[in-house]
Amino acid sequence: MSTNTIQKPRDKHFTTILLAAQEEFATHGLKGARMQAIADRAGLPKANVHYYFQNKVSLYLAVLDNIIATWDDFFNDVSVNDDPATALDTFIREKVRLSFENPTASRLFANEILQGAPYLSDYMRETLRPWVNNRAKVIQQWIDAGKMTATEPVLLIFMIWATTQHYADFQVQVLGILNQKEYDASLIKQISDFTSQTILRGCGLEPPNTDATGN
Amino acid sequence: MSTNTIQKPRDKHFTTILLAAQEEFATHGLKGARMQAIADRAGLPKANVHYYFQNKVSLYLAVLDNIIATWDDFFNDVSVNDDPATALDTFIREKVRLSFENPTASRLFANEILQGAPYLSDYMRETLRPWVNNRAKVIQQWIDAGKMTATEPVLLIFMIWATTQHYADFQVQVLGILNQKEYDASLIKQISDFTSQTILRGCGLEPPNTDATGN
DNA sequence: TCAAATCTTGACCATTTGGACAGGTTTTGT
DNA sequence: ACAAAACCTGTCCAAATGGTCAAGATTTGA
Repeated sequence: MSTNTIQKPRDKHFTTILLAAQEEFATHGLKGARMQAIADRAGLPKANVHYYFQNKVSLYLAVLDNIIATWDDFFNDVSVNDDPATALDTFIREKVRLSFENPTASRLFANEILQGAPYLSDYMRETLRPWVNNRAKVIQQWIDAGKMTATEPVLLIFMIWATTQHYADFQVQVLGILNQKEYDASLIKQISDFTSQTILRGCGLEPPNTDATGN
Repeated sequence: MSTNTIQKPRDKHFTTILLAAQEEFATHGLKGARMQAIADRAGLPKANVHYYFQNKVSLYLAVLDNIIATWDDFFNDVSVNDDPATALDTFIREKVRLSFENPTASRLFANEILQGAPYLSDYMRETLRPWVNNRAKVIQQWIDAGKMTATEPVLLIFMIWATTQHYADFQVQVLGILNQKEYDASLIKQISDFTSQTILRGCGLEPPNTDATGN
């Protein structure tokens, strides 16, 4: 749908603008974002932004595409033969890590969904829904094999998404309540452990050993 | 901070505008919202909106205040003496219910937080943070009394918030993946049960009987 | 070396947007 | 009944905003 928007990144400015736009769109959404604000974030004149991206929507689509292209989910490769506890534990920790590593991407998506996902309906129908159904099947097989408590697999995936993304999307609230300036390593560790352990236990699984090395 | 914005609701239009604004702000955020769009949703001329609310920000604040005033959390009244399983179960189900009953409010808050909570920092510091810390203490007492598994109470609250709000904030995504037009009663029941059971189990609690009446 | 291709940007424009306002209508209190 | 208060809205305006453009600077390739 927007293959024309991502072309050879002629130079560094292309990427600079893409990142600046990602931040602006993440905090203000498509309508709320201002081209001038994007230009300012990028440290470039507005006209220069328009040299690389025809208009606001195409820039927005380019940012979306760029983020989606980055995603390569670990959980893709999991199959029935894998141990559910290990697989889910890794999946959750990976998602938590992503939330802290690239919160902007998470927030941008949150904004898009809040607005009714007008530019992601294709992606959701053609990519995300099949992915979820496919992964849900694997979880169901684990359940059928008696390896974990019977639950609705799709809702389990939602729960993992919700809980992990929360730390990116609601960063301000979380830090505000915890009375912290930023996420530090020990907090991230604590969140990872808590989330994995609680959800696994909730599925009737024994959480893998928390690796206590380092700290 | 905005006591001047909520005055005696002189007539029905006041409320109409407030609700229309809530929807518009919920989907587009403060910057993205258009006064004309709010007027259209309310079925009133724009000038009439400006008769009741001086400007966009004061309308936004009025909507925020209005939502906050509505909230009366069941979990407020819980104390150590209560049974944690019952209390948490009720808390979770109440939150799920709220998500389906008034998703717009949830989305509006999500938007505000995504934008860095510029108009909620006071509320968060003076109301929300104390509330969380206070409730966390109760949970901690349950843990100390050996009634539930040791976890970080604040993170547990985050998890409950995240999971329940997810169904309001990401409604489009959830319905898209489930391939449904809207939330129906049986789905809501399933979500409530799953969420409560999984989290309670995750806390080492026995979920209360799922009431199987009706269906 | 030098011309073509690519990039940069100040100045500009059309439209949208938040908001003001004056004159009219309806409601309220007595 | 009637004046004061409250309400309604068409019209207008200044500022903000997305986007254009042409002229100049820089890079590229042969």
